[in-house]
Amino acid sequence: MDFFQKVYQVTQQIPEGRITTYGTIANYLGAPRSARMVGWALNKSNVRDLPAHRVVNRNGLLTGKFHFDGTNLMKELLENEGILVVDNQIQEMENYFWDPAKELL
DNA sequence: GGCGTGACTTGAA
DNA sequence: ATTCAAGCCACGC
Repeated sequence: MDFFQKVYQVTQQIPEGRITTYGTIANYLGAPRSARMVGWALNKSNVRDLPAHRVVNRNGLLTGKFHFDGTNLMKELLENEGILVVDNQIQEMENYFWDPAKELL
């Protein structure tokens, strides 16, 4: 299984109304210091069905918002799932956090 | 094949 | 607590 493929699967398996971080995914894939690769992989996969809007950085900030649409599309998608987003940042992300190592098994 | 860049993270000043 | 700098790996030029 390639690193990218894993990222794709994990991202696709993120439950609705939940979010995760690049570092968490990277760590789950065995590359705790390669969080950038995760984001980069998503960049090449944004043309797929990957709900990349559910993946944010460690601070819960929607860093990839500009790569999504350049507008508030990402924010709306998250809000549409019941996640409160303010200023491109997820509020109480701890409450929405989704850990693949715990939830996905 | 080398250099620079990137949807990040973490450690140190 | 906040800000700066370095590390990470793959892709593009």
